Amino acid sequence: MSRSNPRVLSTLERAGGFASAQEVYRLMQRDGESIGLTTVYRSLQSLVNDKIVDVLRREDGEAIYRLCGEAHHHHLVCKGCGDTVEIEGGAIEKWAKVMAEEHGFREVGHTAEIFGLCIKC
Amino acid sequence: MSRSNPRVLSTLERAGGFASAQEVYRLMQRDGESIGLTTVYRSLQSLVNDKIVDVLRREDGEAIYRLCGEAHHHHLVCKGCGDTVEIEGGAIEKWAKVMAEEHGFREVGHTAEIFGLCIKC
DNA sequence: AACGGGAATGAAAATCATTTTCATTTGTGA
DNA sequence: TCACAAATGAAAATGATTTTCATTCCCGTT
Repeated sequence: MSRSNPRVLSTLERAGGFASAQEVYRLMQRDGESIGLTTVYRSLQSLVNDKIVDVLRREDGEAIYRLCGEAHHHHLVCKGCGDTVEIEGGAIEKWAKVMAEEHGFREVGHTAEIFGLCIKC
Repeated sequence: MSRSNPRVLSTLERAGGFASAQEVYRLMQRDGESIGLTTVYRSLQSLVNDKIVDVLRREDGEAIYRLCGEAHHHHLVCKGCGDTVEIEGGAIEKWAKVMAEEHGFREVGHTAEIFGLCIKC
């Protein structure tokens, strides 16, 4: 098994600690870095194995990779223009924790998004 | 837009109210029902539009369809066995409302899922 | 009963993310 | 320098899902 290419990790960091494999690849291309898509996938998997990043899923099923320990936040997305606001989710963290404990779940993560129409739309 | 084929819904029910499109298709084949994969996908999508089933994602990204009650609720899903518990989310409702108001959003909805490993896994 | 049009169907092709294969390149220790 | 393991990436394979498009089915109207 291969080790992670360090440029992949630093690109993921630059992306705000949150991106899909395809996006990391495109970002690196845009910056003129020479790397293959395969290597991006392999590096991200390796980072997941090493618990340096973790994986979530977009609604369309695409895997998104996120730096662990990164302050995790949630999104408020406008259905009209797509504008996104990062919001704080302390209430959610607590809720997830309580619910998980209540049902004996371990190693829990969660997703939470709010969507609606922003002022402009 | 097409309406759902009723046999798809009853198959999903028989499957324990929880299955992927491919699984529903295989189940119907096994029972000697003549149906195309395309129709299974279309029917499931239509059921989702009608809020009769909702969609989650397996860890590998495959979409799983699941019958849901009318009451708005959230899910606690086991990453290991797929077991799902419906949980109450009063805290989330309030959080979503507050956050939306704070940023001037209208007509807000939200999604929230918790995932982890259940006691058995 | 025959007709016509819209909805439903499904086979096959297209898409897209992800994985696998495999030949080549690179790095490192002997 | 030599040899060998690890890393790389292009191309092919995979698998779920969507799209295309021609055909079939349904239903109300002549």
